[in-house]
Amino acid sequence: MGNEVKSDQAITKAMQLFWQKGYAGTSMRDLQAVLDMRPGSIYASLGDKDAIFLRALLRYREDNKQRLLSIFAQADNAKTGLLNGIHYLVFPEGDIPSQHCFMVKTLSELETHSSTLVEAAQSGLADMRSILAGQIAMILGYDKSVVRPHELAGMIQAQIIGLKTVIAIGRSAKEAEQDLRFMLATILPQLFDDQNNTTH
Amino acid sequence: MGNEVKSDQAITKAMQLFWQKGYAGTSMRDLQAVLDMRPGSIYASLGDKDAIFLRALLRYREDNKQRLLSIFAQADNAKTGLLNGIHYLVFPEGDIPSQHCFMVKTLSELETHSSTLVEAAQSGLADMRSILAGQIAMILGYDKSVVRPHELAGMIQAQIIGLKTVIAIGRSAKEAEQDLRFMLATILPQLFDDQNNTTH
DNA sequence: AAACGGTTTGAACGACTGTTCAGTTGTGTT
DNA sequence: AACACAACTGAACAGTCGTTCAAACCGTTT
Repeated sequence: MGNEVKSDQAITKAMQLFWQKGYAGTSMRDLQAVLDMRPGSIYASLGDKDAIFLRALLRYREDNKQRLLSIFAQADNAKTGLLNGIHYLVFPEGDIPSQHCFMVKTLSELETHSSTLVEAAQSGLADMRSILAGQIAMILGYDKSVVRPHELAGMIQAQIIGLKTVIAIGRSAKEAEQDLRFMLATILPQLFDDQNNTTH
Repeated sequence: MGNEVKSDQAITKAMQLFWQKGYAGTSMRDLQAVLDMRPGSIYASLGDKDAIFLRALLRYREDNKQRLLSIFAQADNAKTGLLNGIHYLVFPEGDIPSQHCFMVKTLSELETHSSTLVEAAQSGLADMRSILAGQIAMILGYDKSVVRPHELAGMIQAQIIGLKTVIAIGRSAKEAEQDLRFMLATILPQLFDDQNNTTH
């Protein structure tokens, strides 16, 4: 097993820990326990706390991006792809360390530190928005619309982030799903012009 | 000057500090510096870190609630009141320690601790939603609608929370305001049936 | 002026923070 | 078997964490 593989797995575990407990809430000793590594090894192979957090954030960012793009690619058409992608963003599959997006959480916690970490979270979220906008542009290519894809992507992104918080307040997944459909139908009615264009 | 007044001012300062730096990011020594008080006095008059944070959160919650209700009350009609209230929630006046709502920030940071603090944030946000729903019910009392006020309030709340994050990513206030108007017009078109029903 | 009850002080506590590094262990080559 | 070199270990560092408490200070009453 190569060292870069071990390092990859370590960053994955670090990501889950930071994602759950936040930057200030996670100590290097928490990290040592989860990684089953001693401080010397961690600093030698992964760097200091900031470097590890940054790597974890970039990993999360890249994972999310690839997952979203592959959902788009696997769908029969652009509309189905967008619907499935949005559904994935609001209701990620599997066990999740936190209800909130790691980038949003980082932005919220470290906002005032204005460090490299905040910029990584900001650009990651901006990237996600562009990806959504690209998919929307594919859909609107067929129809006409006064609102531009990037604007729509921003609104949908805001809705995704807000919905996740509302779920954290106590709203059930089923209710949130109804909210989501209603929102999308009013923002982007073209999505529901055809029937059976989503697997959800 | 009574002690309860001094204590009130201390909680206000504590609120601003916790709101800016979060729970784990704020140390008792930060608090000592901001309050210009020594640890013994703080513990005697305000309690320990958790108690102070809880008091700060409840203060924020109550302040926001009263401000929103007074905006509703001052408006000429229910629609203007709701528009002005939502505008206040997205773009609070004055200098603000954080771009995000303190309750949302607390929920995001302490989510997994599942403590009293999280419950206070959750119930505070649920309370805000009910207040929005009440105002929406006043508006929809005149019109007919298939979607119930509490559902609409949840969507608007999600949109408010999401918009604040999108602003933190870098979207300008002017653009966010356009997003907001578009969102409200599609979710709740009744709001814009009349002209000149908002001061913004 | 003396004694009172209530605040305020700031040094100090043990535990924990991020980080370092001399020493040990492990692997591969000769 | 002897060596070289990278990887790992864990004790230790200086600093900070939340919290406590005996001592000093205060305004009021005798």
